[in-house]
Amino acid sequence: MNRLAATRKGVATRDALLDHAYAIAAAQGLEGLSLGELARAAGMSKSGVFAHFGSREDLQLAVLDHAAQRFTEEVLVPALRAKRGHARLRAIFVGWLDWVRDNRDGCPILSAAIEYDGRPGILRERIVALQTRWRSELRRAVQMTIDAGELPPDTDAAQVGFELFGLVLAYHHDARLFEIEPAAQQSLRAFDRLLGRPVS
Amino acid sequence: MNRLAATRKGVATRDALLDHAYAIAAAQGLEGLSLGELARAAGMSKSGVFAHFGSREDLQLAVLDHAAQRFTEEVLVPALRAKRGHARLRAIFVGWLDWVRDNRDGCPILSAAIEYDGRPGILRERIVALQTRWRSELRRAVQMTIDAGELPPDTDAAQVGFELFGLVLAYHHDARLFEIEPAAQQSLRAFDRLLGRPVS
DNA sequence: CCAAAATTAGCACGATCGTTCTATTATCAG
DNA sequence: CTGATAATAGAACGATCGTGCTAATTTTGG
Repeated sequence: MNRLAATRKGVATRDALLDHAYAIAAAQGLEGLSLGELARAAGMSKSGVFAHFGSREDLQLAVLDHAAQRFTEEVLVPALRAKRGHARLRAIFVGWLDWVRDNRDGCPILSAAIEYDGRPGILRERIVALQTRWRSELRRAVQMTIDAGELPPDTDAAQVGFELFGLVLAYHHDARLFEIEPAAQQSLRAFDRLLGRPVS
Repeated sequence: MNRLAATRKGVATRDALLDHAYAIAAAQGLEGLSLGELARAAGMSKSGVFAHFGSREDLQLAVLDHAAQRFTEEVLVPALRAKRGHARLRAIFVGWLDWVRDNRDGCPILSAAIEYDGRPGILRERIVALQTRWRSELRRAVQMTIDAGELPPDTDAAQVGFELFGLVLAYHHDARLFEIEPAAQQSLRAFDRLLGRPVS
């Protein structure tokens, strides 16, 4: 059972497979990701692909982790360069919107959350863990804004995190079903109304 | 091509099939709804089920319409008994939350919106139509609240509709992945902060 | 360069998919 | 009650699914 790639080429192939798998899962969901289609996309045999992950479920888990890592690198890390408080919180929010926009075929994490929220299993547990971590990150950023005196001291950080999450979900929904521009403006407007405009 | 049920028993069977299909689609999404599983659930043959709808896609469309009708009857219609303005808007919102809560295995409409937002076709078009209609209904209710003097006259009804939608999406997400009670309280709190408490 | 190990392909399996065709049975209008 | 029609079953189709097994090929450390 060689789950882990052990050779140079093995690692490279696995990475390439994950990229293809990410694209498929973005468009069709983790449930719509099949070994056959992935093999076709990567130009190799089904069993060759299979050997890299050990099972379909392990492939789905790998894609989920891959997506989470991308998200962290593309949204959270860049925002950490902004000053703690309102500036950073807004950078996180805007980066998050950009993430949704740039993943034109869909966001595998959001799709997975809907697909597995009612199906017990390892995948659901992983998703819950990811979302818990992210919400906690969000709360931290809000709390820093409170501590910086840029939000009233009695602000409920979890409540703000909940509402911010809702704004991004609505943005995702409207941008993909209706038009992206109005959705972006409504999201930002709601953010500014909720958090107050930056103190410049 | 007998798409329409023409006999008494035909209609009854079709209705029963739709109920089963609704339950399956709620749990697994429209994409996870197969003729085989539906036939098994209904206790009849696959071809017998097939004959009732003509194709899988037509079955999915029928389930979608079925869900939309249920939603209208269970959320919108009851709320129309409340007085125009803030009372009705809040009735809509609370009824909507209850809809999410009561559909314990999931909401087929929300799942479908995520599943098909990036896949062109009749299903996507139908979903866009449904969501457009519902958002318009929402805007109407907000506008009535403005007209009743229970919201500032310069309120942007579409903006409020967008944010309300986001609150329900966040509620759906958290209630199904985390715990339902905090999610319900956060939703209601956000509603009251956004719309103001009822005037009496 | 060699041998050990990792990678990949090929093939087969049982299962399920949506769909078509042909019977058979149930329902209904007259 | 009867003849027409609708409803349903049954079997078969080609495809695709995830997974196992075996064999060939590549890569790698020594």
